[in-house]
Parts: sequence; C-alpha cells; structure tokens
Amino acid sequence: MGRSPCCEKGHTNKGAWTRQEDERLIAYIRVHGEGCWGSLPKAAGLLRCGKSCRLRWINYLRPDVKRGNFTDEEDQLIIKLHSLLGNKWSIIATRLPGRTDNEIKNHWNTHIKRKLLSRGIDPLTHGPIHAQAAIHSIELDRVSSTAVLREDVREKHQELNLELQISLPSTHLDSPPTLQKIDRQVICFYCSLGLRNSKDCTCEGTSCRSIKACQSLST
DNA sequence: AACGGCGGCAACCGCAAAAGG
DNA sequence: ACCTTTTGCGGTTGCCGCCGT
Repeated sequence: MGRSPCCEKGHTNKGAWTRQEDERLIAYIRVHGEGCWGSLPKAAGLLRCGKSCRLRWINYLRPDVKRGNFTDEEDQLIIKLHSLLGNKWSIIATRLPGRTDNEIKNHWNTHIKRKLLSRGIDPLTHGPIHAQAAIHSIELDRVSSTAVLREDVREKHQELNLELQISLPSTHLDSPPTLQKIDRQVICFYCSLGLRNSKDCTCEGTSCRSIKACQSLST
C-alpha cells in the first residue's frame, strides 16, 4: 500500500528520456520481456525508477504503439466509450488498438472536450449543456469516478454495436509470458466492467468460465 | 528579434488494488 | 490475517514549440 518506494530512492533521473535511455530500455525488454519493473532499472543499467520505465515503455517505446493523429472514427469511438465508462481510460484504450490510456486521456482533454463543448455537448454527461445537466454531472462525478452502470447502458450498448466483449487486444498476443498464459477469452460487457454477478451477464456458461480471467481483464 | 500566451504532450505524483511473503 | 512490495490507474504538472503581437 501507499506510495511506491522506488520513486523515493535518490539517484534517479527525472524529466525527458534520452535516446540512450530509450535504447537501453528497449534492449533490455527485448531480451527479458516486460515485468519486474522494480528491479528492471538496475538490471538494465538505468537511473530511473521502475514506474518511469514502465510508463516510458507502455506509452512510447512499445512497438505496437500507434503514433499520429486520431481519426474521426477513433474520436467517435472514444466519445461513445466515454459516455458509457467515464474516465476509465485504460478500459477505453483496450478498444483502440495501438493507443495508450495516456494518449487517449491527453487527446480527450485537449481535443475532444473542446469539440464537444463547441457543439453544446457537456463532456461529462454527454448531454446538452444547461444548468440541470451541470448539476447532474457534478453529482455523477461525485458519486462515481468509477464506472457506474447507468440505466441507459443497455440501450447505448445496443446502439453502439461495439462488440463490447473485452478480449485481449491482438496487439498483446505477442506480449511476454505473463499475458500469454491467459487464454484468449471473450467476456461480456458487464463482466468487463467488473460486474461479474450482474443479472445481465451474458457470458455465464460460455467462454467466461474463468473468474480470474474476468477479474484480470476487467481491471 | 523579443516576448508572452497558449496548446499539446510526455512525464510525474499520489493513491489504491493486487500480489506475495 | 496481516504487512510489505509491486503494479496500474487517473489526475496533474511542466516543458517545448508555435503563433500572434
């Protein structure tokens, strides 16, 4: 619990990563795979904390990270997923192959929010901007920064036709053993939100037989 | 050319959950 | 069951480049 101790140790670099640091990190992960972030910096000869290494790898160095502008289709998908999930960037990111949670979060805050506001849409509630909506959004925000399943989820879910079954992104299939150990399982939208016992769960008795898989994929 | 404002993005921070002993 | 360590997430910060004055 509490703050990660690795960041409190001295003698670590901060700020922008240098090319040499990137190359060291890439070379190390190529050989040893992802994971063990706590011991990685020392093993790789990096003066960074493990968290910093992890972030750099996931958000920038990973070979499957898609660079460049977001397409309109991606924007629309982000907006729709955000209307369902709220600020669950990591879950949203699983639906956009090659995009990271950090990238999506930045894109939301810098582009999409403004876009919605200019259209008169409240980015919190995804409804029209007016006083009541504002109050409602504050209330929603307060009650739940986690993904509360709203009344209209079912309706939106159908409208979206997003194949809202969380499966391992194809880009992760090349990932290190920790991920490869998990069979490619498809779970329903409700399980993906951690609502494993929901009456609406549709994966009982089908492919979602592993509770552990549900839990690990929904977090 | 110099300056300040602004937007975009990489990186950091603090927290909580998960994992392990 | 409890404590410590590790991992992952979301919010926030700060740097850097662009643009207007």
